[in-house]
Formats: sequence, structure tokens, C-alpha cells
Amino acid sequence: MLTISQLAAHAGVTVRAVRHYHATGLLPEPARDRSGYRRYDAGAVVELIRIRTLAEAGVPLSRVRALLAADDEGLAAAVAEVDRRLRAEIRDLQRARERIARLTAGDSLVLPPEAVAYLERMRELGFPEQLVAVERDSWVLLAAQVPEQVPALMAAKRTQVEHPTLRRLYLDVGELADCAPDDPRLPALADRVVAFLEADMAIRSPGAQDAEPEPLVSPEVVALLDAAFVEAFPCAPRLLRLLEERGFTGWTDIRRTREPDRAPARRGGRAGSA
Amino acid sequence: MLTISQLAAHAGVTVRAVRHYHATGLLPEPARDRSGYRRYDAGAVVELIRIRTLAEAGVPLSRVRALLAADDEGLAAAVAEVDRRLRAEIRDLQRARERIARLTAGDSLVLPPEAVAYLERMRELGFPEQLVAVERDSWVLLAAQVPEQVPALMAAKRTQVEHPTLRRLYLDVGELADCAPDDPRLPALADRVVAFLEADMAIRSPGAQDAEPEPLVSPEVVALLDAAFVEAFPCAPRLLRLLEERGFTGWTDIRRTREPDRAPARRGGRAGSA
DNA sequence: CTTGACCTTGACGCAGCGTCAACCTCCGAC
DNA sequence: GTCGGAGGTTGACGCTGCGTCAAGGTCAAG
Repeated sequence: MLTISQLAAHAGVTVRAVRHYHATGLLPEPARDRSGYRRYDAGAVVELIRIRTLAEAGVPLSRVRALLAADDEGLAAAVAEVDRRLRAEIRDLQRARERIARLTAGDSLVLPPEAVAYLERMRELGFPEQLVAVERDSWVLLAAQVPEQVPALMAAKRTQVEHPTLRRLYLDVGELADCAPDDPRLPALADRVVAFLEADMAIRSPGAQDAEPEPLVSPEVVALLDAAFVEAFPCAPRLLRLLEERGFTGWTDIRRTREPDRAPARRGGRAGSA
Repeated sequence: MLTISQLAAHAGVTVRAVRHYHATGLLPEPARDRSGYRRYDAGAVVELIRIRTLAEAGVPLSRVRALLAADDEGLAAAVAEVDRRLRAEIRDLQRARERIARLTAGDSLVLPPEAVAYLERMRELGFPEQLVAVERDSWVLLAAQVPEQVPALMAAKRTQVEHPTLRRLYLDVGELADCAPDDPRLPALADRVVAFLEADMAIRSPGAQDAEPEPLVSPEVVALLDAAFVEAFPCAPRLLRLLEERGFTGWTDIRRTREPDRAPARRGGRAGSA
């Protein structure tokens, strides 16, 4: 007759596991000796090995009982299902590996590599770290919400940041990043932004007036990005108000709110900036 | 400002998870509005996405906090370690898959295929199901305790069961499987067993007297197998006693206890039967 | 007799939330 | 105004598969 620790050792499990199996009814409680110790026979070892084998194979304990009692076809079905589950788990883990393989350092944490490269380019061009940070947050949001659109959006951003006029505008926005809301330079900046937008629209939509481009991101996400911009810069609300006064609304996706005085083009805006 | 469900939706997690992160201090509690609702800003979405990204990549929550605050080299090390863990988990699951792939049906449950084939052969040869059952249990034990020895042991068993005299002996043991302990046929059976062993030893060890063969299984396992045999057959204790009277002890690994009357060979026994 | 290894039951802890319960609050429709 | 339904709040238990104390009783050896 075996004690519980001998039984456990023979089957290669812990004493605690054996008691757990007793508690859940998976392994029947054996008779006790006069001092209350559990005493096992060799058959118990076999039973325990069966349980352990299935459990180690990934079968949940709740199903082990049924499996041990199942007939051949039921068992085959159960085995097939467990195998499906294992495959799915392996697949998930492999995907997880791929993801963490991309989390190497710094910005790259939770960001796709092309976004990291873009942020690096911004730093090269002399954008202040504060502006880079809000851009980074924006790309984190975009990568999470619309990962499939990231390449297209990124391409658009790269051309914008390489455009001389626009880059100059961005840099100046960056300069004013942590200025006070009543900074006197803000109206002039708003004027320049509006001037650029007007010029851009004039070039872009001479014939196709209501060729509304398919929106790449939902209005909610745009609102979120605008909110992130506002949170990051104390003067952002003022700048947005100045733009409103000049007939434009929003920031991430700037759009016209009223007709311009000189040109009849309506609502042709595209992605603006951070 | 966002409510908790909006925040959760933006980050692709459940509301419950967000509250869990608050409870564990992973995500800071935001300010509440006048009715006690949590109100989040866009930065919280970014933070939550970071957490979710790491968590989905298999990083335990307890380490996410440190990872989000880690510098580049610490992060790289942590990522490498997480990757190691994921690889190990994948390996374990794949091994589990291999194991359950072998659990197809019936005897094969927790038994290696060669053992299944052997049991099938026993049935073909007309061994009673009771004897097959105790053999099955024995192989379950052996496969668990000394899996690397199973092929060798199995080969030995196969030659034994194909040996005409020995097979006849086994079959007769099987016949008496569920007889009473005082069955009159038992002494004759013991005589035949002893006769076979004597003949076997005479052939096997004419010169090499103390060439003790390396034991393939430990004495404890042998004791366990004997116990299984005794548990399975009510007349087993009697049979073992009869063998003891004739100078032999044990069953799984029968050995001589005293010198035979006519031959000087000492202790040359090998694996015997069930 | 002591000591140390082993046995007993009972209980809490763990990760990462899911899922009630019981109640409060907001918003749109009537 | 009020009613219903959706959504918010805290608090608590549940799940898996045991690990790990706690507070003892038992056994074999020195």
C-alpha cells in the first residue's frame, strides 16, 4: 500500500495535485488506515497516470473525467476538439511573438516601423519634441483603430512633411506649441494656415467641386485626434477659434464652414496635420 | 471627454478590463464628473492602447507597468525574455498536440502504439480480457515511469509471448485468473512455472554465473507491478506463496531465493510475466 | 524523548478578467 | 413630466489548477 506522496511520486505529480483531484472527484478517495492516512493500491497509480497524461496533453480537468469514461468514437471526437483548441492557442501565441518581435525600443513600442521612421524624420527636420510626441500618440491611435489604413495615411503624411511650404508651416506651429493662448503671433499663424488651405484647394479642385474624398478614418477617430492635439497644446483652442473665424473647422481634418469670398469651391479639405 | 465604454471601445478592450487596470494601478483613475462617472481624455486612449498591445503580446500585466516606463535597453531585454517565454509555451503546446495525437481510442489512451499492438496480439492469441487488462495497466505504469525502456521491454515481451511453451504457460495462468485462492490446480501450475524457469536458466547461464543483467526497471516499479498483479487476481497471493515454497520470489521479475537442488547456478532470473 | 519527515483539514492566493447584484444617472420618446 | 432603456457606479463571487501557508497529528530513527 502506498502513501499519498509515494503515489504522487510514481505518477509524477505533486501531492497537492492528488488532493485536488480527490476534491474535484476526478480520482476516488481511497480507504484510510487507522491513523487517517490515505492508502493507495497500484490501480490508483494507473488511474492517476491516465489523468496526468490527459491533463498534460492540454485537456481541461473538467473534461478528463468524461474522456476517461468515453467510448472510442466519443473519445476520438473529444481528442479532435482538444487538438483544435491547442492549434488555436499555438496560433495566438505565435501571433503574440510576431507582435512583440516588433516592440524593440522607444517609439517602436506599439508602433509600426514606418511610423517610427516617420517620427525620426520629423526629429531630423527639427520639429520640437512636443510636436513629435503628439504625432506619436496620434499614430498609436491610428495604428490601433485602422491599422490597414496606416500605410496610406503615412504616405500622405510623408509627402506633406516634405512639401516646403507645409513643412515651414508645421515648424512654426511647433514653435508656438507651448505658447500662451493669448500669444500675439497666433492670428498671423492662422492667416498663413488659411492661405495655404485656400491655395491648396484652388489647385486641387478646379473642376470636381463635390468630389468628396472617401474618408480614411471615421469622424470619431478624427475627433479623438483633435482632442489629443488640444490636450497637448495650451494654445490649441485659441488657434482653432481663430481658424473658425476664418471659415475653417477642425484640425486633423480641416474643412470649410462657409463660402470663401473670392472662390466658389465648397468643402474640399483633406487631412491637415497632427 | 469620453465615458468608460467609449474609452474601452476606442482601445478595443472591455469595460471590465479597464476597471481592472484601474484597480491594479496600471491605468490611472481619471477625474469624475459631477455624477461620479469617470471621464477620460484622448491621452488615456493612447495609454490604454499601449497596455492592451503589450498584454495581447503575452506580457503579464504585472510587467506591463515596468515595460511602459522602461528605457530602451531594459525594454529590449524584457522583450527578449517575453519572447523566450512565448517560445517555451508554444513548444509545450506542440508537445501536448503530439501527445494527444497519439490518444486515438481504447487502449491507446495514454499508451504508446507498440503497446497497443502487443495487447491486440494477446487478444488474438486467446488471452482472457482480465489478463490483457492487467497487462495494459502494467504498460501504462511502465510508459509513465521509464518511457525510454519501453521499446526494449516490449521487444522482450513479444519474444516471450511468441515462445510456444511460455505462451502455453501464460494462457494457463490466464485460465486461472479468477479462480479461488484454494483452487487445486494452482500447485501444478506453480510446478510448471518453476520447471520452465529452471530450464530457461540452465540454457541461459551455463558459464556466466554472476553476470547480473542491468536492471531495466527499478525495484520499486517492479514492486508496483507485482502489486497490480496481486490486486487483479484473487489467487495471486497463493500462487506467489507456492512459488516461494519452490525457491522463487516475485512475479514481474522472478528471482531465486535458494539454491536449486541439482544445479549450482545462482540468481539468473529475468523479466517473468505480467 | 526529541527530531524531522510525512500525514491531515482548511484556507487564502494567483491572473485576468466574466458575470451577477443592487443601485444611480442620463437621454430621447411620449 | 415621466417612462424606459442604455449606461454608469461599487462590491462581490467565479473560474483553472493547483501553490503555499497554518496548525496540528503520526511515524521511524537516534
